[in-house]
Amino acid sequence: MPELAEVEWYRKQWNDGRGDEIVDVRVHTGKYVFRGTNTRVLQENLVGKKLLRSTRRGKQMLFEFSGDNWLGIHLGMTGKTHVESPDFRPGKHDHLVLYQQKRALVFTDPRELGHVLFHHGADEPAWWKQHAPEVVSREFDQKFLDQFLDRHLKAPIKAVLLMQRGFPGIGNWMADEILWRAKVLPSKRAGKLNTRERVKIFRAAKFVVRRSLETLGRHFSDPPRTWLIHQRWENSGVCPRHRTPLRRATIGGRTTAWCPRCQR
DNA sequence: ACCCCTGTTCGGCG
DNA sequence: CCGCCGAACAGGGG
Repeated sequence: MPELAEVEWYRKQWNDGRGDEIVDVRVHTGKYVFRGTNTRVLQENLVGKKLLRSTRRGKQMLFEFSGDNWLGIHLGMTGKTHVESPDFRPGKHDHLVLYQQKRALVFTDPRELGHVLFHHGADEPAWWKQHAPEVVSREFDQKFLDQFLDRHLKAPIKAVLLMQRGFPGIGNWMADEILWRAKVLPSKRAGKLNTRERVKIFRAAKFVVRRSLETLGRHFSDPPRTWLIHQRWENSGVCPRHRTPLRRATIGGRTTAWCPRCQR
């Protein structure tokens, strides 16, 4: 389900619990979401600690606890974080529950494509350090984008936009939105893009991410009505600019929608 | 019943 | 090395 902006919204769902102690931890040990993570260590370390703060990079969330404890959550396709009452009883898909005196912080994921990571230590976890600059940051500039595209000249631009090491947090619908705004055909190879097209992709990426954070990221409210996202899942989806029927195909392994008139 | 899915990783192939 | 493909994870929704 979630891309960058939705992840940002889910990250904040646990904000009420900041400053409060974890009094109990419930874990569905052995589930796929805990692959590579020792759930017993997670449990033993988090009980008695306080949730301090959280941050997000791309689609990855990091929750920091007192005593040098770090919890990483990736929502995958169907994961979500939410808050429940302190007497919450975890259901089949509620794989991690952090109980506080006044609430329960819950991670739920029916399909289990998400990922829960844990690290104890003074230093930031290794899986957190290596990350590309956020699209909204100043470090994400035209030069960074150009250099990344230059490393994937033969790949369709749609596939390149989905690569998290170049465009952290961009997922399927945001990639389509960016290319529609930039008026670039998703199947076009990165190496075939001229300077003007690269600049338009850069600007569209900044715009789409910023506006998504202001709507979905802040209130989970809809992006502007004029965006492609409202059309791309419709069977009879049309271009918001002039109502030309959208086309669909699999590009970069993912369903892709575009306007054959705007995007060349 | 059938088909599709806002994610990521991995092995195999060309 | 590059990039693509299918599989894997295990359901849920239309």
